[in-house]
Amino acid sequence: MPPTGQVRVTRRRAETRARLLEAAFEVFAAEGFGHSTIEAVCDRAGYTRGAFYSNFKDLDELFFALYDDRSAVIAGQLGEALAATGAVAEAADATLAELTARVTGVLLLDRDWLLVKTEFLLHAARRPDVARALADHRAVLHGAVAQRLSELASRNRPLPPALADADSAAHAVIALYDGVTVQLLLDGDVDAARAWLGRLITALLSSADTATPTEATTPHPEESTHGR
Amino acid sequence: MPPTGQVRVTRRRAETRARLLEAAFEVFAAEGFGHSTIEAVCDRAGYTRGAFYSNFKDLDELFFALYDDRSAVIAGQLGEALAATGAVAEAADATLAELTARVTGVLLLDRDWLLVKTEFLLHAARRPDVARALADHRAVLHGAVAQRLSELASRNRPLPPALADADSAAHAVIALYDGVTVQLLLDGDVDAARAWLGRLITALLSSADTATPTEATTPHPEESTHGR
DNA sequence: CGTATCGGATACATCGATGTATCGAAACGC
DNA sequence: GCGTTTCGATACATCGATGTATCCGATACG
Repeated sequence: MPPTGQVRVTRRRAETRARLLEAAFEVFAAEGFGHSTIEAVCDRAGYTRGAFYSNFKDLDELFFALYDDRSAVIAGQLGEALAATGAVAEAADATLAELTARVTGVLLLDRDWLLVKTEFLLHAARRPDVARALADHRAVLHGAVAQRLSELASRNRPLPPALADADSAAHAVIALYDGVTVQLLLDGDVDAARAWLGRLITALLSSADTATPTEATTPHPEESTHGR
Repeated sequence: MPPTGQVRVTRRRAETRARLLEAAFEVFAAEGFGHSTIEAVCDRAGYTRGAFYSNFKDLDELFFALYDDRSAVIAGQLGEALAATGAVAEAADATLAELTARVTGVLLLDRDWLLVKTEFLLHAARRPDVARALADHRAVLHGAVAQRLSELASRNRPLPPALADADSAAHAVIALYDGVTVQLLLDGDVDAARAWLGRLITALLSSADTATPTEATTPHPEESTHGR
């Protein structure tokens, strides 16, 4: 590791760094970060450990760099997907379905990424500074989703009373996503996860809106002994 | 490790095994399984590695035993909590709120357990046989929740049309729980997690009774214990 | 009580991973 | 092209963790 002054980042260096990151992703996904070794990463990338130490301080640093890298890509894709959804102006349900389809298409594509991401979550759970960084990243996604939901709501599909503000709704959607992720990690069935997530989001966001005009504004639902 | 014939399990042996499990829990929670060593566990338990190898083959075996042990305890507590909920016969909403309160009270108590459990999930995600074992365990919890929900539904609070059957509803509740867990791991705010989970469950289960006509029924996401 | 068995401690051999220091070669500036 | 800088390979020293073999004290049982 050269003293981190301004290093002229040569083409070659960038290339090996990228290949190391890619290799690390594969190794971490396969073995788990905890059981991965520097040498395994280098082997897979086709380098020796010399290349590694020239680019990173230790495995932790590489892990963080990897997460940073990939999550930025994912966030970008998600942003695109959401933007594309906005272009489609249709009926309310179609838009919502389209939204979830886009989101799940981007976010549930890669089980390996889920593995790495979850391990990074655990990593963050034990280090407050990393946790903050991760929370910040999630806040960006949250913001994107919230904005899209708020647009949807103001246009044609009001949010359910229990999740009236876009922030809560976005938070809920993210929770659902995280929850479905867990099941996906267990059974590996990506298609089922997508379908299930879509169903859950639809169910949650199409909660009682039209009916119950009078007491629909009460924050906690203490009505409807008559509902059915 | 003595050849696993029928070993007379003496009092002493059971004691050290228990203390090793307890120590392992603490170490795994603090350091993460991947970065834990046999010696660290033994140190914390007040033994040397000799005691360890007399009781377990390797760290993996201890990890599994630990999960088995603790998850059985949790499952028992959850069962009790659910049963206790059943005893309370009140208004529909009160019951639902009570239900979620009980569940969150049991399941969200211990952040350390969440850390270990999540790491075990990752462990399982990479080994099909462990994944099946974990899925089976989850199926038990699922069943308990589903039964309770079905009782609630038939008594006074119908399930929303999008999650009409108790299995789907239970599945959804579990997904919500898992999702909230992720956030809890990040921010460590147990109280907020409890409140948020309660709000989400309420929102989801008190969804529109007035049927949204179009595509309310979507294909089933392969109910629990889907193998692979 | 005495004895045989069991459980955990101790000591040792080994292995794998890490980090550093050094060297040759490729890439860059001119 | 040519010297200079930079990058990655090689070799080495070290450390920590593992697993096993052995031994001693404790515990159960007659």
